[in-house]
Amino acid sequence: MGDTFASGGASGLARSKGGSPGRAAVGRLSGKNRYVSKEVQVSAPRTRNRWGEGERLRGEILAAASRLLSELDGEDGLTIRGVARVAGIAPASIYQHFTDRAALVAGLTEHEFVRLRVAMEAAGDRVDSGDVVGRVRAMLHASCRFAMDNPGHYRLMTANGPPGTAPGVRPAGPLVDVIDLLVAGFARCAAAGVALRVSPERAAVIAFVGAHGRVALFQDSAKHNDADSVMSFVDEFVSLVFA
Amino acid sequence: MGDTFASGGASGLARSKGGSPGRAAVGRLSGKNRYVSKEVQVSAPRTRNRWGEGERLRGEILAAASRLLSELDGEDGLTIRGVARVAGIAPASIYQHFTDRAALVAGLTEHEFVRLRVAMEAAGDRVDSGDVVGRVRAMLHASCRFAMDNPGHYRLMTANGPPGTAPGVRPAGPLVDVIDLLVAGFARCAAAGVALRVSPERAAVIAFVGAHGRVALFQDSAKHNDADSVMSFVDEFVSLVFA
DNA sequence: AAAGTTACCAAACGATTGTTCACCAACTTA
DNA sequence: TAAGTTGGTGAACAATCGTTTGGTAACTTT
Repeated sequence: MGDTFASGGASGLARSKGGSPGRAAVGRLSGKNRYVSKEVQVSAPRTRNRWGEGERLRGEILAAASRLLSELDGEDGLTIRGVARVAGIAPASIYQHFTDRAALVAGLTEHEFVRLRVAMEAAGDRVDSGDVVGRVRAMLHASCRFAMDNPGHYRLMTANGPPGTAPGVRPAGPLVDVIDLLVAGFARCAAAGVALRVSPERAAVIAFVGAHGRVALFQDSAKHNDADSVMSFVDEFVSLVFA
Repeated sequence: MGDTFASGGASGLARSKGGSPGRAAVGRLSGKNRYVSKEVQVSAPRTRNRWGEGERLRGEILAAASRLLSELDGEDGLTIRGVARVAGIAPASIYQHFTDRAALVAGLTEHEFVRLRVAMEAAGDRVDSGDVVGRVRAMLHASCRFAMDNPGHYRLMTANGPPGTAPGVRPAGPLVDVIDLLVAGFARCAAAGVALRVSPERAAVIAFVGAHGRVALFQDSAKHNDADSVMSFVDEFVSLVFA
């Protein structure tokens, strides 16, 4: 048999068409090459996208990759074949939308970065706009929550630093965009008369770097990593930058 | 031919015994499976260790693994076969000293953690013992330098958090040992009358987490990551915890 | 000199992976 | 109805990997 589980009936093969979603074993090489396999839910047997809607598969692939990254811990489990298995398509189909495995993870990374930004902005907006400190704290909390809820994604996003930033110019990239959110937040604090011990830019970097360090360093430490303790750590951190 | 390049003449194979160190291609799957191979210097054709000195190979294997981790960027390049190639031995020989690939990376991780601790302690001791703040700063700088000089090792050490710390008990593990070094340093500051805004324990965690975050987050960003800017960032960080 | 131990290796096994190429089915257009 | 385009497969290729098994050469003890 080939690589696909959900076929849809190519080349005259008799198949149990229709029926409930199946399960596919997604394996990870570990230990003595006896395969430790984790089962990952597979979408119901695919029905072809309609004419002109071929681009939808791109989204489905990204979603599948995202799920795979959630369910497996390491980003080395993020393989073309694994993604195809979860998406219920043939590995070859991925190449219509991503030239490479690298392109796939790049696409996924970008996708997740906008998720993070959106989450942070939304969290900030949920706070009364008069509470300038609360807003920046909420954004930081949101980023921590994102990291803790999606450790795999977060590792993928932060493991490979910003793409080769040029020598003298101001660095760009998704990470910087995220930090800029915080810079704006701290700037609002300063504008509102809240005294800072450092510039808003420094404060933003310090706060984000601290939050990242805390989350990344103790990521899979059982206790000592409950959400509350992380959040209060971050708050302590934030309080340090204020005079 | 098998897997080995430096043999030493088993099973009657005529081999150019002696001669200069060779090179082995260490490949990494990347892109379109056309193999991008990086050359890694290989130790000269091995001569068997003498009787009773079989344990020496363990050290050589760790050294080879360490070098491999330096030269390749990802820790997924740390394969049994790759290590064997660099060490100039047969892959099977590794199993005399490490039961598993997992055992290998565990051994390497531990090995590198003691290197880090030693480096931090040495850096601290190089500072006049009256300069309590300078000592803790020096230790932090040493840890940053270690991380920047050996990004691969550092990632390996920090990527997999401390081994499942029990629910209520004080967490242990190599990372905690490292932090304890800083706790002692900050405690000395407090004892010497330097005012802290937080407890020595908090200060240590804050400082280390901050340093880790800064280094890990911008690890391969070309500029903005020169040693000086990292060190001054860390100093700024440290100054925040002092009153 | 014979037996035993140590240090190490070659070759194979069974699994994985990324990627390509030829192909088919369904739908739309001419 | 015939041709063309889109959406997607299947099967293979070439490489990798971890691990096991059965050795063998060199050295040491008896």
